[in-house]
Amino acid sequence: MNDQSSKKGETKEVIVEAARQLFFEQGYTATGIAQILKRSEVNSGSLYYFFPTKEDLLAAVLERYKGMLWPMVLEPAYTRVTDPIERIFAVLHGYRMLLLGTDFRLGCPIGNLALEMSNSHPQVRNLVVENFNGWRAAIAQLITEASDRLPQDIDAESMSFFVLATMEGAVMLARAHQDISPFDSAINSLRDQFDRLIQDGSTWSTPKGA
Amino acid sequence: MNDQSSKKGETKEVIVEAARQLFFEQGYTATGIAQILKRSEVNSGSLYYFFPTKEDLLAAVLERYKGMLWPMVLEPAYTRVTDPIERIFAVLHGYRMLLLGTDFRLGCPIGNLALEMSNSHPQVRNLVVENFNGWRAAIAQLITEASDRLPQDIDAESMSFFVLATMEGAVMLARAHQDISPFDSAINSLRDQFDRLIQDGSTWSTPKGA
DNA sequence: GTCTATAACTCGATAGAC
DNA sequence: GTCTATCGAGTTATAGAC
Repeated sequence: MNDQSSKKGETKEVIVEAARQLFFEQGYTATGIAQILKRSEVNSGSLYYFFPTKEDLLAAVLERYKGMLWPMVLEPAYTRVTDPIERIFAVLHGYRMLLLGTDFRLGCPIGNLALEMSNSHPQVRNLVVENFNGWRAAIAQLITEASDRLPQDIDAESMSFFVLATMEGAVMLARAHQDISPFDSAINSLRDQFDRLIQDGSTWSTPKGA
Repeated sequence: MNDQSSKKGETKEVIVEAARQLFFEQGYTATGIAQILKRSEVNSGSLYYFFPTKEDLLAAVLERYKGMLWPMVLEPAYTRVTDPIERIFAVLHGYRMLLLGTDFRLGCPIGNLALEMSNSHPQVRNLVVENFNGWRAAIAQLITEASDRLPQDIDAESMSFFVLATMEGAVMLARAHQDISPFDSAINSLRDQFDRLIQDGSTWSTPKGA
């Protein structure tokens, strides 16, 4: 129970949070250590005590994102609605709100890093994949929960890739256009897809005309 | 018809092409002017004679991409197949080949820049949108050509956003995973969507059982 | 664990001769 | 239009006292 040194033991977390915000807003390469020091109000010596390299700091940020999936992405959506299909679109609605609430400056932090870092940094790429997998696992679970309404040959894993891909692309287009309508077009088409799957799936489980 | 100075008048193009490649491989921020000079075998003075700032060079790269849409993306796909729906998926197949052929290092250059630059650089963002619009216009045209097989309420413009979003997300996921299966999952789901639309659309134009 | 000072280097961009 | 030399600021990271 030693108290380490001066304040609380929160310095490390303060650094990670400042870095997370700046990487989100500007990207990894475009963010300098000096900026992170300024926003976290920490000195260079402390930062490098915890994170020997900038890439180690990015790894910590991506670990933090894994812990944010439930409280920041899933839980708010699951609270609003209970139907599994509706929960999928409630999750997507969260990104819509983020785009609108930040004037299209913030979209999906993992998607940003995925495209920026996929080539060069293997460890980072791995953490990006872990974040994607966590997100997809939740979507796949919801699809499985709704499987009695869907055609039998629907694969939840494959479908979760489709939902994630469409979301990431939709966020990208809305940010580029600085307009929500590309996002809405893509997500409405995805909704249409689910509607048609449910129609087809229901022909053998709960026929509409029977 | 004056010959300007030394070699041919190709210096400017050589610079743009070197910059295009490096921005594609590494991103804009991560690419230094020195690297561009090295790959193009041009000296600093020449580069800054044509492009006063790095951002001006990026703008020229994005203009070049507009000119590459037909010869590099559309024409190869249109040559292989003639059916409009098949042409859409032939275009998408081109990205699949690029991913596999570069071991997932290269995906969509416009998508990369869209996420990296959308916040900070307005002129660049505009050129990104123009590139997206050119791509979507081609897809929307193909959807219109196939409209006799699709439900009447299908909007080609909206659908083109959906196709582009899914493609961009699919490329992102394949690059992050360094595996083509996320791409295939997403594109196969998109194909499934078109199949279902054609089934529904054909019930009023060319009924299967009639 | 935190502080200040700074090393070692790269960045985008410029100057001025040719 | 192209050349070389370089500026000034910014970069990641380190050293050593406390």
